[in-house]
Amino acid sequence: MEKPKKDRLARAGWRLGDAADFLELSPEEAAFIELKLALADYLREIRLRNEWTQAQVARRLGSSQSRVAKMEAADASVSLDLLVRSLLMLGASRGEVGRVIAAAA
Amino acid sequence: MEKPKKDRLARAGWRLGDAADFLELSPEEAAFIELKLALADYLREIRLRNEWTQAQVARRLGSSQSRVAKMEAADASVSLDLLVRSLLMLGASRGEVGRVIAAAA
DNA sequence: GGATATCATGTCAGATGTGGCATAGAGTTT
DNA sequence: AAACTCTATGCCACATCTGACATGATATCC
Repeated sequence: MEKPKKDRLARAGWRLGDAADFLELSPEEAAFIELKLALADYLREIRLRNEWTQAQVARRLGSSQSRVAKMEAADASVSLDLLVRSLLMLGASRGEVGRVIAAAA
Repeated sequence: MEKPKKDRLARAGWRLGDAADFLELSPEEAAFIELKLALADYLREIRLRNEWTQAQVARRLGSSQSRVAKMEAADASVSLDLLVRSLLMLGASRGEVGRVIAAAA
């Protein structure tokens, strides 16, 4: 895994496996996390495209600004459920979500 | 929503919203649940294709037979996280998962 | 029709996720 | 440089998820 992505994950609170060494990630764990990163990026993209603040998005989702920040950061405390439900609530289609997930890294 | 799908959801423990009337599902909620149903079906498909029992799959995933059954039934107690992680662990690629999610209902 | 194998469903203690609050950082405006 | 706006991070009470166990349901074989 490249350095910038590693740093981003470390910042987001991922202490993978628990060996704390990203290189020991199984391919499945890596794919899962990258998939979440892609969705997090897409969430931010939608927000910026619509010129919304995190607080505005939070109100739409019935959540808080801090959680939206964590979603965009792909924080370890954010589930795939929350990410996907949020994207759908912000207007993304099921097809769009699928394509983001399928997209090659 | 068609009757058979309704029944399947009712069986799986979904008491949507809480009005207990599926017709009151928001489009986003509906899309989210159908997305989970599609992944659940795909999980079963992979299992049968490989001629595995639920118990064997459970061992591969480090889980239990009952949870695998609930996954395939898209039980309300099963998260999207668990479904996607399980699919990846059973050999599905990120692209495959994305395509299943994107697939039209 | 008992034994065996597989899948389904209920329950629950412990693990993980969530909204919300407080506050810090970073950029703008006046 | 104070006030303001937006985003990031730490924390926690409460909610939801999860593996495991027990048991029920159904099918097949002998």
